[in-house]
Amino acid sequence: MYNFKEVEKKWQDKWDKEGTFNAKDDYNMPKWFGLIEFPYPSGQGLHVGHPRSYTALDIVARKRRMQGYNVLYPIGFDAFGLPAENYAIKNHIHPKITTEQNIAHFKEQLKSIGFSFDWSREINTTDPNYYKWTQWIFIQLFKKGLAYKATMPINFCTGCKVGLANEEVVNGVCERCGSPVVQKEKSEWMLKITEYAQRLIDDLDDVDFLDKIKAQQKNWIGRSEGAEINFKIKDTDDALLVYTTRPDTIFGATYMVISPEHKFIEKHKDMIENLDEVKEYQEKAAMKSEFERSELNKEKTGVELKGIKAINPLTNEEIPIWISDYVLITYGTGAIMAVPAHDQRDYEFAKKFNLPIKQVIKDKERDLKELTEAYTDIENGIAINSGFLDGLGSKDAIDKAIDYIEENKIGTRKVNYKLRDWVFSRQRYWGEPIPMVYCEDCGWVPIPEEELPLKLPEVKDYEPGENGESPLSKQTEWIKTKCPHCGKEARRETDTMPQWAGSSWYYLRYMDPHNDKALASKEALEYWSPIDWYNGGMEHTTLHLLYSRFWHKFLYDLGIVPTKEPYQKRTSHGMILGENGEKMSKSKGNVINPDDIVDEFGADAFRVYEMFMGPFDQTAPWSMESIRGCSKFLDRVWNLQDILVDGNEYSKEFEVMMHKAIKKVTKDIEEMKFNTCVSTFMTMVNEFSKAKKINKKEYETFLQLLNPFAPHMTEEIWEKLGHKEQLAYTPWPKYDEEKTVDEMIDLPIQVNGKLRANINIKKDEEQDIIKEQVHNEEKIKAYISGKEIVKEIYVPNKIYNIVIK
RNA sequence: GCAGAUAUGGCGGAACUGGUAGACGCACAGGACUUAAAAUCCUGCGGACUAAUAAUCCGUCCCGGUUCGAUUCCGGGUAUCUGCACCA
Repeated sequence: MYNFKEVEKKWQDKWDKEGTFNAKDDYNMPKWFGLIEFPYPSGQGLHVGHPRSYTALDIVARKRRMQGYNVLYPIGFDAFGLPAENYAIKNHIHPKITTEQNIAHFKEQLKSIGFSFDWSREINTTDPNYYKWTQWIFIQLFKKGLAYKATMPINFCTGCKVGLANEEVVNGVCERCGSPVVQKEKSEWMLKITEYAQRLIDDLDDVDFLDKIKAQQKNWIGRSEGAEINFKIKDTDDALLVYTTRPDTIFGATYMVISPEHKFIEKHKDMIENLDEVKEYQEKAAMKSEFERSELNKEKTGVELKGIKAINPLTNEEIPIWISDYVLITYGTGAIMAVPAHDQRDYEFAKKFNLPIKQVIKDKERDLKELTEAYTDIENGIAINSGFLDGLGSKDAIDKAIDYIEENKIGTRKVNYKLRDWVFSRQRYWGEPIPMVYCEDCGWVPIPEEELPLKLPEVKDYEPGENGESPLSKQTEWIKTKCPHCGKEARRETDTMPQWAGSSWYYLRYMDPHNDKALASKEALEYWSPIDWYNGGMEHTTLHLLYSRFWHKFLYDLGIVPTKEPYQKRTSHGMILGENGEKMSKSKGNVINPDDIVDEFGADAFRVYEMFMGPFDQTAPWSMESIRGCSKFLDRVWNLQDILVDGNEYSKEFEVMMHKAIKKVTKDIEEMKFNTCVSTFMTMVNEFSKAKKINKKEYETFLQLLNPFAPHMTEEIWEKLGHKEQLAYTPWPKYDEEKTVDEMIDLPIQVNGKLRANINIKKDEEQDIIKEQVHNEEKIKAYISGKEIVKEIYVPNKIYNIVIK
């Protein structure tokens, strides 16, 4: 009987003691760097979702070692973050302590599953020796003008009086207290990711990411092409600048709309006749909670700025200006020219406020008659009522309109992105201190690099201030410092970095984790870059993945890293749902604890099941019944020892099966089709059991193939077979293409495309001989006798089809 | 609304570039072993129709098309999931 508890412990201890899976410092070997997203060590411990991703790349890593690569498969902890801080506020335990405890627990759990991580390179983002370099990168960003202070609206909880991260706003209310969340202006550190927007799109062409990941990133960056156009304001020298992707519709612009936050209002308040009404609308918009905003979709609201008119530069008509919150201050110029006939939002607004709707595009074929909604078809549209644009298709009209606008100095061609700069400040304790000092005379000055790391001070009180200031703002002693530039009294920044900071470059640190001179040595960076394969969750596609690509590109520009992109290949895993098919959550009571599984079935069964449960990239519900099947399978693998016979070559009987299996497993692992690998293993075991024999060579090859999936049991059997060296570094089995095909084949025969019989033929048999055999087949005779044969189709070794009338 | 994905037995799923649909596993049923249970082993298992067989028909979300042949390709729809969402 197989005792998984004993065996698994034995090998885990051995691996730990001997550092079996540590990467080698031999830079002449071919390398392979596999990466999984390092976990946040939460108090709940490991989730069954973590091992899905970790096992998958563990399998690839183990296979690569057997294929002779110097493998780096590292692990660490992304340990700054809110839960630890919230826990500290409630229980007055320093986040450092809970973090340490949680990490200890995670390590124990991870080791119990037998991942082949290189534990000698473990990192932790809260370690000052680590965040020293996070701070250092920030300073470089500042020096290049990519980090700047700006006043930004943030989420502010009206109950807790605290600034919240987006993740803490759930349905427009505070996650903790349920109070409404409003926008509040705050001075924040920003990172200019927008500067890299185009490169973040373009360089996706050079990497091997799943298409859906590329699509989602492009979508998020949201490039659009159009023009910025100035609309003169009547009786002033001023103009209102708008952004549009449809300059061809400008003849149909019958009014303008600016966002409630637009500076235009303050500037021209003397001209506005209904200023009180306008102010009231502005205030309402500011007070509107996130919840109301997401609710509001339906009805448009707005107020006209009375007493002011703009002039459509193409029609020279006077048009009114409105304010409305359907125009966003954060996109384009915060102002639009409204073309109600050809933009659905403008159409709805115009209908509600009885503004003129002027059609300037017709359809190539259809008669649009009275518009009941905006006509926006760019493919079939043709300009009308548009002067010099008349008769042009929309695409040509756009180009011609922009040319005209540029020639007449009314505006310019312009590319816009939805991507916004990255709000980098958090009014929080448990994060990397931002290494900046404010001096009355010199402004913001970075602390000297030799003073890094700027350590997080010890505090007793983790509560934020009355107005949402960082807890660090109460550390008056710590704040007080000298300006590194002029030496005058100055104060430190009290905001900290977001959790995304430490994870934006962690993969680089793995290459050379103990270096105290640089974030990693030049040699290590040259050798290990780029990451060959990075697997992680889809939920990080537009956050972590994009942020780290941005930082990497910045470091590339500084000449620090050798590649434009950090990750050569990116894949993602599907989520594991609870047994009821719903997302696992404590409140639903459907959480599966990995410890329980390992305890009951063992790590190998756990690993095999996670790979067998379904296609790797798709969500799959957990099943306690199915895992038992995997556990049973492993027992049968163990029991094959009872029917072991001698044999240093594959037996005739199993030769083809062995070569086929090696081929399939070798290929399927690369394609992440782990589920079919496991079913291949199961089929093999069935065959050996049926034959009541397996020879040594067959067993050994089988164990080598299975080893990445079930490393403990396979090592144990390997040792029992008399091997002194570990299986983990034996060469990966090879197959012979010619031997992957059976000599005799069952050839299906169809009549009119329906299967009617099977005949047994020799592989690559002459067609004439097969034809004769087919026509002699009794079943087939019955179908074709007396019928006219129209056609006979033979696909060699695949199928034979007879078409009759 | 935009983007992406998915749809196959009671369940999870398999099927290479268009070539035997349902591999493998779970559940279920029957049998062997056992005083008994568990474990293990063997057999069956998409549906309809016959007596259980042979034969036949239907069957991969729906409708249509291409083809000797379609889960796979094309056109049109439906449903579910994920992300983003008044982005001008």
